[in-house]
Amino acid sequence: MPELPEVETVRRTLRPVLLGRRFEKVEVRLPKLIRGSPLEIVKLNHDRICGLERRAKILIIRLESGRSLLIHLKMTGQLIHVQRDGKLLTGGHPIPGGEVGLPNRTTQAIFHLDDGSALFFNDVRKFAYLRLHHHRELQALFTLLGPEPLLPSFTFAVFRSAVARRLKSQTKDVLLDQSVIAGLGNIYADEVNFAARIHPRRLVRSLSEEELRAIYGAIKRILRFAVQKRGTTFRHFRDGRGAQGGMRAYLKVYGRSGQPCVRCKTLIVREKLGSRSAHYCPRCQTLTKPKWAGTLSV
DNA sequence: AAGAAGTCCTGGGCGC
DNA sequence: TGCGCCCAGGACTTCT
Repeated sequence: MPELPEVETVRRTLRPVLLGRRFEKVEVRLPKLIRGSPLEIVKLNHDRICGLERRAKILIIRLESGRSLLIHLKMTGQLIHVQRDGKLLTGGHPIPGGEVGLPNRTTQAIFHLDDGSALFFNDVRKFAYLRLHHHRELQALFTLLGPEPLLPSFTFAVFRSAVARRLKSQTKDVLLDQSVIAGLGNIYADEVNFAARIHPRRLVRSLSEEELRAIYGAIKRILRFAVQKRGTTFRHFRDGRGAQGGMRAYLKVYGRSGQPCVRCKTLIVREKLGSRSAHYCPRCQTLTKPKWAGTLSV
């Protein structure tokens, strides 16, 4: 489940090894992973990589020709760089969980680069995709996405007007809606609600100004911290060097059902909410609006 | 028109 | 040990 921190971690680990490299040959083992016109991907050959960017959970490999390769890892996608000698870029030190044995049966595409190294695209569940676009198309494409929560432009006013479109929805649904805020997934949405002490089923219109500010602050704080910890690995997530993330040990609710809340020792609950599971503390995440609070005025 | 539900996909965990 | 069932979830599509 690569969310914003995981995709950002992949970007940061791949950037130094991919910048300036040319694609020599692209092997596609699972044709359906190429969205749009599959034959287009051949055009990658001999194109030089001039940038690695990210928008929401989408990784963008910018090419000198004016095209961009968009990659969405969805749930189990991995993008791992392997050196010419077949070794991971470990800097001489073993990486925990870095033994990936590439290529393996989950390898759906291999990008051979001009220095003899290769970029392996793995995906167990086959939901991830690649798509080739022209740079100029991206802006229009990304207008469907909400604000980037780690940019300075993501102010409280921006957040407030974004959620105001969804007053009748449950808080967690809104946090997961990529057109409201771009980059949160199930793990960090649960963590944000816990930090802000908001029950995942609380309706947006019942949130007080203070509660909304608490959610806003938690989004920025938690995502920044998760990027610093190089993302969360439950099973599949690996960074661009094949290493696991270090954020799991810091999660307070996700994956902790049946364990005591770090604040009040009440057991963390896992509950079906729509088609997702929500993890929360039934005691310190309030389902009803505190008496002292007003409603969100917009 | 917003919101809910169905869809894709496979490994792993569970009960029996 | 083995079989079958169910679950995990991002984002798109389809339905109400």
